[in-house]
Amino acid sequence: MPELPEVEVMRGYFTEAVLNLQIADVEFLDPLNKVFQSPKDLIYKNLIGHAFTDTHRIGKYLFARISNGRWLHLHFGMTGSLQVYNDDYSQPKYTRLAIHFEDGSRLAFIDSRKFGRVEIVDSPDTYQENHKLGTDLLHIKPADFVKALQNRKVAIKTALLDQKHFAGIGNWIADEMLFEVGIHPEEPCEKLSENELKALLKSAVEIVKTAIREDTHYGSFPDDFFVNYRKKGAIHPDHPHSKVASLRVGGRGTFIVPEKQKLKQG
DNA sequence: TTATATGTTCGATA
DNA sequence: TTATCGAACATATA
Repeated sequence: MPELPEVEVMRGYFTEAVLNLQIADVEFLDPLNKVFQSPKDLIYKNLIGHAFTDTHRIGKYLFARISNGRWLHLHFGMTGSLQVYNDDYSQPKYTRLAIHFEDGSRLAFIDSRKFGRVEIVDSPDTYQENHKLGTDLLHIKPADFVKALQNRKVAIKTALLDQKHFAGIGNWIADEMLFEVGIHPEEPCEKLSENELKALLKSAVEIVKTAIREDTHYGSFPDDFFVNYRKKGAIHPDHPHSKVASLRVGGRGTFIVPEKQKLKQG
């Protein structure tokens, strides 16, 4: 479940569970090496005998500093997650990378669908630069957010999912913020006012902070969060007469409350 | 069997 | 050249 809040929660988990433990072994469990963006021996060489000394996150991208000065970069794709376990028998299904520590604990990078990525990089900064990754959503200034979106013709939702200018928004958060502000996902960016764009950022930050506070446990999200009703035909309590409708925007499944989210005229 | 899934990238097209 | 669009990636589940 990896959008910004999920990755931030995993960063905290990583930090608490394995920081400063010496790495005793590394297992690679993806025979076709789809998730390993660096050669396996390079990953192995950089991890073995070292420890993680720090963590960092930019949008949905997680970085762990290795005691040799380099960084392990983890991206979770659609289905990635982390889990600590203790022995071969309890290794989670779909573990792709397993890092064993001196105290016997192990960290699994789990990813059934294999859209996730693992690699050794020089630093979060250089990665961000080389991959044209935008500013983390929690740190972008409203003026820069507006600048990144105004005067473009693309659908607002498509632009929100683009990680190039600001990073961290994924499919459910995009739907959530567009619902809150009352904007149709297919509205061209150029038709939105500066105030509407600023409202979107404010909404996004609130959503993300709430999700992090609740450890991204959906069951404990506020009852009026749209994600609780994000399926065709559902009824949001604030809109009892407007069933949730589904559409496709930029190739992604999209849900709206038609009564609240209407395209502007002209 | 078909459709969908919380993401990113790359090639084609305008 | 820049902006946008759609397919592709690999696998599970309903």
